Amino acid sequence: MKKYEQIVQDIETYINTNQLEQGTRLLSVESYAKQYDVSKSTIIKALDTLEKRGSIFQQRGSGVFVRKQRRDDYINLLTNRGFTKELANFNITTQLIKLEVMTPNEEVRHNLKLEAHEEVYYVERLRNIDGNRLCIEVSYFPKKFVPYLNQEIANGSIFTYIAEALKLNISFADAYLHVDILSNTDAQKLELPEHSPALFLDQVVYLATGEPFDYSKLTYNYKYSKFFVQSMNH
Amino acid sequence: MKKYEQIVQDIETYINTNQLEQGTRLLSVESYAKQYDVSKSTIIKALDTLEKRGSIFQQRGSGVFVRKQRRDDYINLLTNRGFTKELANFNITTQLIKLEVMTPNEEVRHNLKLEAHEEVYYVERLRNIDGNRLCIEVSYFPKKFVPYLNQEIANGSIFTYIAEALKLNISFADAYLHVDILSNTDAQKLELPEHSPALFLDQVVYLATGEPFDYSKLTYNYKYSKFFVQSMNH
DNA sequence: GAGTGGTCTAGACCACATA
DNA sequence: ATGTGGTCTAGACCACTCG
Repeated sequence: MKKYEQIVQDIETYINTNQLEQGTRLLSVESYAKQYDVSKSTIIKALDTLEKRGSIFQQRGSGVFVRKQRRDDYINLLTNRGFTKELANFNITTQLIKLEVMTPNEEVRHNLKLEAHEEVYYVERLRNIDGNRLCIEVSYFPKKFVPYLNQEIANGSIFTYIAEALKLNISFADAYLHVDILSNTDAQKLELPEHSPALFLDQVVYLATGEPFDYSKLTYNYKYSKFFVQSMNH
Repeated sequence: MKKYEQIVQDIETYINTNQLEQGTRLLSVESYAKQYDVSKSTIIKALDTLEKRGSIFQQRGSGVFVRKQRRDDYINLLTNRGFTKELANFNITTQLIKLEVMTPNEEVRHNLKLEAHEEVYYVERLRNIDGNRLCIEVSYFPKKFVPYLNQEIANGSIFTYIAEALKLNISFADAYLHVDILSNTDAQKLELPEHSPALFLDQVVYLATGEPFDYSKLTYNYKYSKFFVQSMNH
């Protein structure tokens, strides 16, 4: 493990175990450098990482301070990559509805940058949160990246499988959101009245090479579709 | 202007004016260092900044590549700080509905960390996009940070006023989203049928000191509430 | 193996906040 | 005036990709 990663982890643990309030001042850059016997730049790298994650904020001339997200039943849009990790503190269950190899339509091809003949795995799943319908998830994985997928894998975390078994390097994602009325079939699947609203999230996930390897369309039950995003001004 | 900021700007301009495709390879770190006659670290700092903004991605051992957002009628949730800058390419107009000094309720006090007696400016505005109702915006600014506000300012960009005239240092923001059905009065304001869905965005914006200075509640017309978020895995 | 990005150093100097 | 974070350097060495 890299030095700065260890420091990031230590500080994060320190904040959590001591349940520090937003605005609590941490040690100075120099103090941390001495404490860990590393150069100032390494501390700065660690602090920048924590700032990117929304764990702290830094104020020039003044110090390093704790930043806290306060509504914790909200899904973090920035770290949301599947549910297995993100909503670990909730009871999320998965129901596999369909798993097959198919030739995708134009929309999917465009988002995954596929040629007309290329095949994909189609996965349709239902996510439940504490026994209630959370969302419908429809995913497409090009066969050229994910040559094999079975029911057992699809019942668990496909992302973990892709990262660990296939050793693919997941790098970045684009997420698009909009709101609309549910179709009747989707309302039924989510156990909601007809014409209920829903949040639609389209997501394209890319490998380190820049190639898209997952296009997913999620339809959220509006009752549980609570998201948050933390941003910095610089 | 700092060296790395200049480089960020140059590269961003280069990508835009040449309309480079996603995946286009840029120069190597070393080449840029030579070209600008700066150290490698300065280039890395510039590239990290671009990566944070979602303009590029870097692959160790391979190079630096262009990253592009492809659906451009979507509002970037990460840079969204008011509309004046964000949706510059659309025709956004503002209608001031109400502007007054008041003592806020518990919800607002909590989000702005105010004592019971502290007063705020209450601003209610309607945003239109190309002549159509985009959203209702209700904002609260503590008087201790924003001692004066008038109709003229509220008709323009309050954020620009706060940053430039009051010289307050806007630093970071937390945004919370959820979906629900519009109230009848809100549906009327947005010129939508009763029981239309809507996206609700609550936003707390903080100064560099970590003090919250704005709590805003936005109610989006679902027809125009399209958002996107770009994220990195590290 | 050559070339690429990433980590890390030790230190100079700058910009800013606070008292 | 002091202490804080931020910029920048020159260079060593590491980790990864790809031909």
